[in-house]
Amino acid sequence: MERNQDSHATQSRVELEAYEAAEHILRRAGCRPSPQRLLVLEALSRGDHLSATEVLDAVRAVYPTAAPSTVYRTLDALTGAGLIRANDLGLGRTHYEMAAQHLHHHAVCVDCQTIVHLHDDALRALSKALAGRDFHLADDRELTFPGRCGPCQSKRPSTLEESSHAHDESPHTHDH
Amino acid sequence: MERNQDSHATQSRVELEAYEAAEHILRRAGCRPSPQRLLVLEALSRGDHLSATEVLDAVRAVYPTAAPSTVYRTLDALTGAGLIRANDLGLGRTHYEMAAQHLHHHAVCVDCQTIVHLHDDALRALSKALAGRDFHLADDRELTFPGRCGPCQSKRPSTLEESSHAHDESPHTHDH
DNA sequence: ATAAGTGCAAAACATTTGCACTTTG
DNA sequence: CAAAGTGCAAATGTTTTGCACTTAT
Repeated sequence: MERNQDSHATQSRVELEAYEAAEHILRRAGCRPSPQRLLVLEALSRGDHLSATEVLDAVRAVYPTAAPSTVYRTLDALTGAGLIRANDLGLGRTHYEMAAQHLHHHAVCVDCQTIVHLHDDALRALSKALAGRDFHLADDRELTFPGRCGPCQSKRPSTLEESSHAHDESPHTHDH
Repeated sequence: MERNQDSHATQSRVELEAYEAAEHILRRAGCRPSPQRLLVLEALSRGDHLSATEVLDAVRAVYPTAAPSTVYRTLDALTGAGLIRANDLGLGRTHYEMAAQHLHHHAVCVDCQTIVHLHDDALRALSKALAGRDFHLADDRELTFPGRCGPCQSKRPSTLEESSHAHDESPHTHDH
């Protein structure tokens, strides 16, 4: 499996560099830079918080015989190596992203699954309160807060039960 | 959350009352009070944040032919009716508890799954910050914060990777 | 009777595992 | 070659669903 779908010199060079960087990164992490692993890394550096299935699809777009188990094992290895970060967004599957991406938290709308990113200091107080109780909030994990985005909050029928859940597979993302 | 563990007239009366209360509660919620549902309710009023499987086991202790689907459907119905609360503790399955139990949050140790309860106001600031971004933190959901409990934090080998995860099925609970 | 609720078996998921085969150092 | 990584298929665990049967109202 090669990189660099030719196109233009500049892009190739950039991609080549990225490729070599990824290779070094993998080696440093004690992993062999297999085509599959490179592709996993590439998929993750493109998208934000992808599920294992989404990563697999991305990998298969280039390397159709890739197996789920390989992707899961790779995802585990890379997480263990601290190269990527695993997030529980409360959506029933794990989402991954490059660890290089600055750590942020997520507010997830329980109605439409919209994700609001928070690079926030509002957790400072919470973190301190927890420390006072001898519990140490993970500083290497992203947190997820369930709630409702503006639109869904408005749509809410005062005191009615939750009726129509959206079952979005790839939730939208609002950055703030 | 005690129930009055001695087995005399008092208990029967209490249980009878509880039973009738549960029946009324179910009816009011638009559910027929079947034996299974009563048992689900009973299991939940005993234990705290039980998984569906744990509820099923409790129900089966009395009513051995109860089916998983019935428990799941009941759990859904009761959640919809606002009678119980569904929590995602980040442990791969949903945990349920009586909605009457005062809402609290959870700090879950990512190493040993110990759960620390938080009936805390430390979220106030966070909630406000989110509202400022047109996201409304759910006031009817319990939050889960990953981190490390005191002991596990101490045990932590400075900068080593995560090695031995505990795979506890029924995590211990520390109340604070 | 009619709608709600149930049991059972099968399906749907995300994820993990066993094992033989292939690649890489 | 030995170790690491892979594919495939089967297994796991949780939860959902289809469907025929039962039970309350």
